[in-house]
Amino acid sequence: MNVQFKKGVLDLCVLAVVAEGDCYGYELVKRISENIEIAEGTIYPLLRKFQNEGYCETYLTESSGGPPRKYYRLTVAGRRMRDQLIAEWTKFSKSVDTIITANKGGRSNG
Amino acid sequence: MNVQFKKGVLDLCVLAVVAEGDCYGYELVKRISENIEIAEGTIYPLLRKFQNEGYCETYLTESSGGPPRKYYRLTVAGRRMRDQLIAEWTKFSKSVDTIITANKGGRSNG
DNA sequence: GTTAGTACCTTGCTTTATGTAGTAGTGTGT
DNA sequence: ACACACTACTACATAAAGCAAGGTACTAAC
Repeated sequence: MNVQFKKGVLDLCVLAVVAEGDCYGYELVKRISENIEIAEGTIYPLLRKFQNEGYCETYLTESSGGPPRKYYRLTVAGRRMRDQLIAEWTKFSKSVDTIITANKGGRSNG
Repeated sequence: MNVQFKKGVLDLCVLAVVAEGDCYGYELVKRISENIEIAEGTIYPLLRKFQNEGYCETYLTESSGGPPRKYYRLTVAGRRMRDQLIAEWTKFSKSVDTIITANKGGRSNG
């Protein structure tokens, strides 16, 4: 899969998933990778960034069969950012679709 | 507009536009920029790359009011690459849409 | 005690695309 | 002569994102 496509998109994927239910990093890797491959080395720095920017808060819970999980919960600012990124993405992907389809059927070729 | 989103996408935009009718560089900048901002410094190296990789050929035509235009025409390989990139893009953007919508409605949160 | 799965984290590499700014030349209009 | 729109091109700087690889640590299974 084209790595370039992912640039900037994983941010909004993470925010979108966490927005619908608190998640821990390891879980996010598994869940998102079902659709778009993502590595731990990508997720953890991202989550730290989000936390530094005030988009999410964390809390720990015990895990049966492993070290404690660090759950991430979106803040209000995080939700706002998620909405904004999704809007940008939607606009962008529509623009691309316009370009790759709107040229069908010929043009005056001035 | 999120610069990161563009990564890797402009390739397929250029190929898609040229596929539907021969274009020259300056024209591509104008046309694509109607939807997604793109600079000359991005287009020309891209076109050169495509030519080097055998995805397009060029021919010159005179212009009314300016230097001659260098038109780009896709080769068969170029068309194949365009089809492939569009398929990849379509798959990718669908995956993103799945992620940002499929998490609505809650989950067991195990 | 060794392997494997869960879970967290960091460093540094690679990529590689995109944009800025500048060069150069043509034709039109004033 | 000068400015401006059209057209092509390039060198360098910017940007930052994502990944590979390595490290720590707990639990369970053999």
